[in-house]
Amino acid sequence: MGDLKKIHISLTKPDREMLKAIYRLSKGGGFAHTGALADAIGLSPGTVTTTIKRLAERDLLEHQPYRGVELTTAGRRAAVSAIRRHRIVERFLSDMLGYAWNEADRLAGAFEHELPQEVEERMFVAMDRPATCPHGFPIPDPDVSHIPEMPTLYALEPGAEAVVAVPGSTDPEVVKFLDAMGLRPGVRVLIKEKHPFDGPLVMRVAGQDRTIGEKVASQIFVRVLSDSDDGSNGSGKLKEQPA
Amino acid sequence: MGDLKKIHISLTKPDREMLKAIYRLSKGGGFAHTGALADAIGLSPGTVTTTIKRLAERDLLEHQPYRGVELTTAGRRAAVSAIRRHRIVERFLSDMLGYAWNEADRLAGAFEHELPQEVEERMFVAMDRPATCPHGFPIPDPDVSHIPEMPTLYALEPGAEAVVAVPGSTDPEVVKFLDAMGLRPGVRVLIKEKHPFDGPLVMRVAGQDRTIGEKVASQIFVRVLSDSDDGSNGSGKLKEQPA
DNA sequence: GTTGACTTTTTGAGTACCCAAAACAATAAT
DNA sequence: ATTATTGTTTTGGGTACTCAAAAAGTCAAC
Repeated sequence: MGDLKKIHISLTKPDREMLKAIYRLSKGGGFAHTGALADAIGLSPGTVTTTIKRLAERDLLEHQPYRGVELTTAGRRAAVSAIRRHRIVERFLSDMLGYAWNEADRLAGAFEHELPQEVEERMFVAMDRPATCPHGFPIPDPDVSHIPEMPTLYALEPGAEAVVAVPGSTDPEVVKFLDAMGLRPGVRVLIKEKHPFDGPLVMRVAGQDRTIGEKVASQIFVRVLSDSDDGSNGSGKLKEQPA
Repeated sequence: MGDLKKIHISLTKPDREMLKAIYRLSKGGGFAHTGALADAIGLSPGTVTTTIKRLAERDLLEHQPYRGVELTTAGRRAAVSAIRRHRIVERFLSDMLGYAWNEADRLAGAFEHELPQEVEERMFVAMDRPATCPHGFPIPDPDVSHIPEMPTLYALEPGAEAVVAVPGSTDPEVVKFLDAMGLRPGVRVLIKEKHPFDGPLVMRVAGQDRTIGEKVASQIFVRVLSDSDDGSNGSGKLKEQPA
């Protein structure tokens, strides 16, 4: 409703990181707690508290002392815009400079904050408006306050088809394992069986049957394919979908 | 060519800007003065003094109170490396994102400071190691402490051939005029006559004879061409020159 | 319901950064 | 040579950012 005027808020690096972390930790709804934020960003709890208070004064979040924080709509919009920028920069590093998808995450964090929003937008169009970051997560539209949730691989039922996305924070050992299985960002999978009681999952990846356990399958996010979808979003580009 | 271990000094944004400004203001040799630095960077004189003292403690420059500052070799190397980064980022904005050469300067300054040196290097190779920035000034090698001087257009004698370079700080009106004359960065000129007593300069630009006054000609820098040179450095790319 | 464990906030301390204005040094003018 | 001008440095004041450690609050266990 009241986006009276879209005054583009200027945020500092710690502010942005904070908003992103809060968004991540509270996307299920509910509060993000100081301690969790502290080790998500790598700051001391005291620093988190003061940063939070600064942001609360700008109405980007609500702080219930000793209880936690919750983003306001403006805060959520700012967080999503920070995430958008991060993912665009990741794509740039991967598409235009040839970095591997797991390196892009690290490097993007280093300079995304100072990047003029204007340049971010040009990067985006220069890459033909990619739909996802190199990890396979969607690049949200500007000025939205929500990014669609993605289920994990293990949440799928047999018969479902999906495109995989692997978080940047994934343990390198796990990444190596996934790579050997062909489970890279953007790859298309078809679920064949799921054994009961948290049992393993059988699926078809790149023409081969693969079995993975619940532990790993729950760490992989997916975009479920509708019938008309061809899965090209993950690694390629996509401008608009036919109605 | 050993990119072995360069103890890369970590400099903050104001520090880098300061070093760049000092280099610029003292490249003829001699001192840079506080006041000149203050309005070159847009800081108050007091701030300049404190910044200078911080840099002096790191042995990047020598400060003679009330007299001025002079870069040490380490300081000059740091300054050149900052300039190198600036010019690479400018080229990136111009070549890969399509910004005009006079816009690139402004935007580069905004985010060059946080750019990991690693990414800077990749940009450089991704653009096939360009020889100059979009303004026509050379991109120096890493770890050198000096950038070759360029004469101004007005310093040339009849018969000389050169490639033009236009500073980013040039007055927009002048830029418009130069553009109408075809005097863009990278363009090749041949000097035909120079009238005495600071009189006008006649030259051949893109197949046409042009005459400009001393005032303007003294603001344009040039790279003088040797006989074998073809002048393609300015707007195009160049890896290495045949011996 | 008091105790103890845990978390969060506050406090104290330090750096980097900035400015305006007072104090100071060097130079130019009389 | 004293004064005035100019330029530089210092001082005092402010914000943002960080931490470690002290104080305060919450909650669960006894």
